[in-house]
Amino acid sequence: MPGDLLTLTLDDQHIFTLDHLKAACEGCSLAGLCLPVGLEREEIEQLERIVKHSHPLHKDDHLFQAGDRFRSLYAVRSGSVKTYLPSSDGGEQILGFHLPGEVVGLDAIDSGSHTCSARMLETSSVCEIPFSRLDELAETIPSIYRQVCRLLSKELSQESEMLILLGKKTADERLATFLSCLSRRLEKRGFSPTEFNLSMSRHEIGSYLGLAVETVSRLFTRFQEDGLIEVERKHVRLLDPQRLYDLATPGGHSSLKKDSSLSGG
Amino acid sequence: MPGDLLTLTLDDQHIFTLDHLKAACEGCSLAGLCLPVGLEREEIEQLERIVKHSHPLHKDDHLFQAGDRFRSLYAVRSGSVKTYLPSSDGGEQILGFHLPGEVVGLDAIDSGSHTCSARMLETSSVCEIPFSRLDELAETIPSIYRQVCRLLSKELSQESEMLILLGKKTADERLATFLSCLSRRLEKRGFSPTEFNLSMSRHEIGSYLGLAVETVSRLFTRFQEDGLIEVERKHVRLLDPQRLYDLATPGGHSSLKKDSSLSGG
DNA sequence: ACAGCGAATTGACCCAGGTCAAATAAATCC
DNA sequence: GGATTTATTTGACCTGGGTCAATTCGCTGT
Repeated sequence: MPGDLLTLTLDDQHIFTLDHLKAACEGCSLAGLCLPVGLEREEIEQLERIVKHSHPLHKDDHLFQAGDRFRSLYAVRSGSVKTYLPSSDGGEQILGFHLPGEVVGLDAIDSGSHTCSARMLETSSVCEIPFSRLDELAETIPSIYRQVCRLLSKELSQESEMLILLGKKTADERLATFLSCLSRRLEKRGFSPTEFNLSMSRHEIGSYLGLAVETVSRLFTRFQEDGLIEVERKHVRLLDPQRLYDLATPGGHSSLKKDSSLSGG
Repeated sequence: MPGDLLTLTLDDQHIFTLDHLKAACEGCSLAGLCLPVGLEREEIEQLERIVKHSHPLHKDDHLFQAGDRFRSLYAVRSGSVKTYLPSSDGGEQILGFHLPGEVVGLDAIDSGSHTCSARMLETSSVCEIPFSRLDELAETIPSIYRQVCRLLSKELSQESEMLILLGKKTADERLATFLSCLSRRLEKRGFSPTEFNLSMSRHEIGSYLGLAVETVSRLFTRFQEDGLIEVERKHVRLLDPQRLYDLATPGGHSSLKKDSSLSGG
């Protein structure tokens, strides 16, 4: 099996195989993270009737581009996707990296056309959810829109964390935050939280974190020297997740009790 | 009339008076920016039946605090509101400034509790929209949730702009962006786009833009020296909105030529 | 009016991280 | 395989803007 197609390393097993690609929402291991959250069994069946399961897309394939008319939401099923804003000089500002179970395209609901571009970071499979169909479905299942709101709301709170990162954090804190968050997100999806492959380039990490490529590279080296991580090319192993987390949250978030299932890993 | 209560300068007239504070959504001049967008006349009437019009709140009054249980959305009717994330050291990261017609609290829909705090920047009036009532209303008016999605989606795209600002832009570009955007937003609400009062402190502007207070202060001074703006304390007049806009969008959108020398005056 | 205090401005200094440049290391193409 | 291109690393240097400190401005309350 071409294990390198899946850049994300699995815990001793491969969850996603071609057999599973056709699986319906109901049996999807990601349902708990995706649109079906909170829907009844029968409602999920209705939902999956409108979802298109496209064949795998390849690295650099576009899901949509900024300015495209808004037709569908897309749920990442396997692999990973980046969203970015292209700039006139050919550069791009990375907005986010999206893992299995996450829905992209939500930003286009308001204006009716995509405000950012989305493309594959690696060979991935994606479920397409035609929005007009979803809108129709919402007539009979009001929970649909409620769930879309949830997804949007969650994304909004996450963006706030990014504003803190970009507004206040130092370079070290930014990379530590990035690795720590990625670890947590991978764990939620059944991947190893301490060992994984980065599907994005150093340049893309830099753009996402508001840092120069060189800084990102230097930090990886320094983190390794400090015994925080072990890194070789795309492969990363977190040697001291707790210290990484502490480094990511200077001062810590006061009295805010967040569900920190992070340390229990 | 205590004109100084309304920090935002009006075009030769005062739109918001006490009489209007009780006015219903339908007659509200902000309906076009607020939740009622896209609703039928009768639907708006139903909506306004659940909206609570509280008496004016004062500077520094809290609308909600991070961690509070999510009960309501709030629509700014007059004045202005800041949202921010408090940090353990007593400091705060400003997330946004909210003008009349804008809805705050949307970030709490997912988790059920507020992820940020919101307080008045000046004496303001705010419409409270109990979310459970809104949820009930959505059973009969599906468009409600559709509109909430729109608001969320719009906010999400706007956040993307902030990511660019914080990730890529220089200090000058940030302040120029801030002033330019504020101008556009005020204009949409019927205020003068070239002359207004800032209801937030330099410190808050700095936090929002990821800059130190001192830098913000120096930039105001320099912008004034360069003939871009006229500023005295909280009062600002944009002398060259176009140049300010150009400065805000470096590289601009493709075919925009820009060689307006800032220093050549 | 005046004292007291926080907000804003201004100056002096410094450093985190950007930029430039060069050396490797991988990936891609004949 | 070997050549070309592209990504990453590493070093040397420099600057934008942060930090610290001192003033001044403009509120507030008495």
